[in-house]
Amino acid sequence: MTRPTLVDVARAAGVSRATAARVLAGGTNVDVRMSAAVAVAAEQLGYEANSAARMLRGGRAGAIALIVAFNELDSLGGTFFTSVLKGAAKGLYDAEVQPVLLPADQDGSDRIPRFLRSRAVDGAIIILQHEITHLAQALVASPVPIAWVGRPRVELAADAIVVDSDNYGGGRLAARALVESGRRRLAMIAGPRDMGPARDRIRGWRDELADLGIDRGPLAHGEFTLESGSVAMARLLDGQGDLDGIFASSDLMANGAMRVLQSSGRRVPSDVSVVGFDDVVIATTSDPPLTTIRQPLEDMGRVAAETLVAVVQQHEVDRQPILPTTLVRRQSA
Amino acid sequence: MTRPTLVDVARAAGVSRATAARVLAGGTNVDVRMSAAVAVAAEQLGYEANSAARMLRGGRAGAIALIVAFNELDSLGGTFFTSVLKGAAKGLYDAEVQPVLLPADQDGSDRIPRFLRSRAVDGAIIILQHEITHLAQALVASPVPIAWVGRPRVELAADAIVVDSDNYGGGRLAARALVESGRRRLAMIAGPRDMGPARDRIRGWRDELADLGIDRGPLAHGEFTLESGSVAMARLLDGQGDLDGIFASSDLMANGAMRVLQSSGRRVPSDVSVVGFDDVVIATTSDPPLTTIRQPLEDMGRVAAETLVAVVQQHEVDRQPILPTTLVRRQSA
DNA sequence: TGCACCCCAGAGAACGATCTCTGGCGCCAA
DNA sequence: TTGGCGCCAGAGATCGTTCTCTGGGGTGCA
Repeated sequence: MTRPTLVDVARAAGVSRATAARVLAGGTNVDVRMSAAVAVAAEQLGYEANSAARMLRGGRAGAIALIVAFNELDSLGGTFFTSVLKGAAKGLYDAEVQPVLLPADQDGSDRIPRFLRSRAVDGAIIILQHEITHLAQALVASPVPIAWVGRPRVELAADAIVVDSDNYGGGRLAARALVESGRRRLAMIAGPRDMGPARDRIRGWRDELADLGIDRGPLAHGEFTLESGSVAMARLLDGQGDLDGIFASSDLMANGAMRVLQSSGRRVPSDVSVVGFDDVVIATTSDPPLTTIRQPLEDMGRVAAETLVAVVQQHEVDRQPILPTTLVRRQSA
Repeated sequence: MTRPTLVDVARAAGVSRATAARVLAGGTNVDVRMSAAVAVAAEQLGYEANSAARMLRGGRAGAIALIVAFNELDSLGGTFFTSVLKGAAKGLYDAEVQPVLLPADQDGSDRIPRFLRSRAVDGAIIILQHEITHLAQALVASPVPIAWVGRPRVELAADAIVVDSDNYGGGRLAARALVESGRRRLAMIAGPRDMGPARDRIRGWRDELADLGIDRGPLAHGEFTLESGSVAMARLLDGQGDLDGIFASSDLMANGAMRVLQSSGRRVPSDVSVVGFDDVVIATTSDPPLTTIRQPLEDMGRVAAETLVAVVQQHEVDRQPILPTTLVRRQSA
């Protein structure tokens, strides 16, 4: 009933603990006959090293925490997280590191910092859209390395690990796409004022329009959600009814905006073109399918995992990679 | 730099290791002064017990694996998994057990069985819609207890842990809902023939219609996906054009069916009523919003977690709970 | 043939928390 | 005052793996 240990394997193979360990570690410097005997014994007994003992002896935990907001997982915005989560999990899988899920939004307890102190994981990847302030503060002082997916609002150390996409370039791409399809009466639905990525998209949008000599038009802020996109669109239409090109800073907001445009009698894209941001599932299922700025979400998760693993293993690596955004043409623009 | 150990705490408090351990374990039988000194020392040093050492000494791992298909996480069907995942993760959180994500679909290696043998987790929860056959076989012989969410195709031991919803009752509810809204020319789009839950829904549907004395109409099979729902609907319309009530065995298939109905000129629900199954996000965002049979996905995840934790702790518990399904009325029927 | 060096196997220690066992001290009763 | 009992703190062992150190044997060269 009890699981076989290294001693059992060694005894079965007629060698000492140390020799068995050497063989199983990928044994150089071991007699072939002994090596074979150990391999056979391990196979027959179904031996697998006890991870706790290995970890205790001084190795790494071989696990990395994924800190996510559980409550958002199965909401409409969930595909944002799940894509990053999927990439991160795959990256960790390839590095033979186990992903441990930690909820960021359960309560105000200090369980996450305590868990990180218990050495059960070698590091953590933070995947949050709406940040949890008290948590971010605690994480800045983490005893293990932290990788952020998307730059947070809190101040980070210069050598912090941050994986982001080219939000500024994405803003430029959106502006160029609308202008190239002949739109001139433009408006933007941006994300929250105090989020770095949201601001970068605004800057890119404005710089590109300035370069092209086109009026930048009005700006409304939303919270990246579908509803906030609808509200912002309604506000824009109140101010200036003859818009013909909308750049929304998330696909969800773009969808909310399209619904308002359509129920006001405008057709997309013949009357108004709409460009979104993110390229999540809803961009393909909306009517019409959404032209959008693609963030490589899965790649961002994967790169975060790879970068963090490299740091844990003390390899040199770029700690703040920026992944390119691209224009995906569908039918809304 | 090195993290404080129990010895450091004991030294700072001027007591022995054993006394410090007793205090931190929730110490009865310890002098109040010593107890206070230990608590203060632990607080000041920021002590947190090394999980590997605790685990090695004979305790439980304090972690449970969540086996999911990564590739489906961010697809349209993803909300099914993520809802269960969310419930399971919350249930584990409440039990102070860590969820460790394992991918079921990365390759054909034996990493999952090996991981389960390494004692890094005390059990595993399997969340799969499309099963991975070779894996299911390996899991039946798992060294740690396994909880299945949804009954798998493989044969399980009589004391296996299986959390399911009342698929049979759900089929009955769907039939009654369509009949009560006056529909008589019915058809069903079912799931794969060889899946137990899919078959249970068919049985419920047929039994209820038999009880009501209504013709059960034709049946088409799909794969739970949106596209397969469209295909099945087209097939049904080919056979018998005057249908007025459709029960689809998943919300995705119901959506696919609605699209085909609408593009054939039929209106939902005035010409044809449609009832789905699952109640995932797409049921609320479709046009019209979908009347559906709700599976309590998050509860299923939570119950799976709670049941598995109880079994690991050797408590008596119902190992095969069935959670109720309910009718959620929206606009498609 | 003898000496020295190298290679490889085994014994021992260490990781850190927890449980058992022992011993000492204090209190109460005879 | 002494013996016995009970309570509580500390020393030691233990979990299973890995790393270091030591010793023995074999081989090669002089």
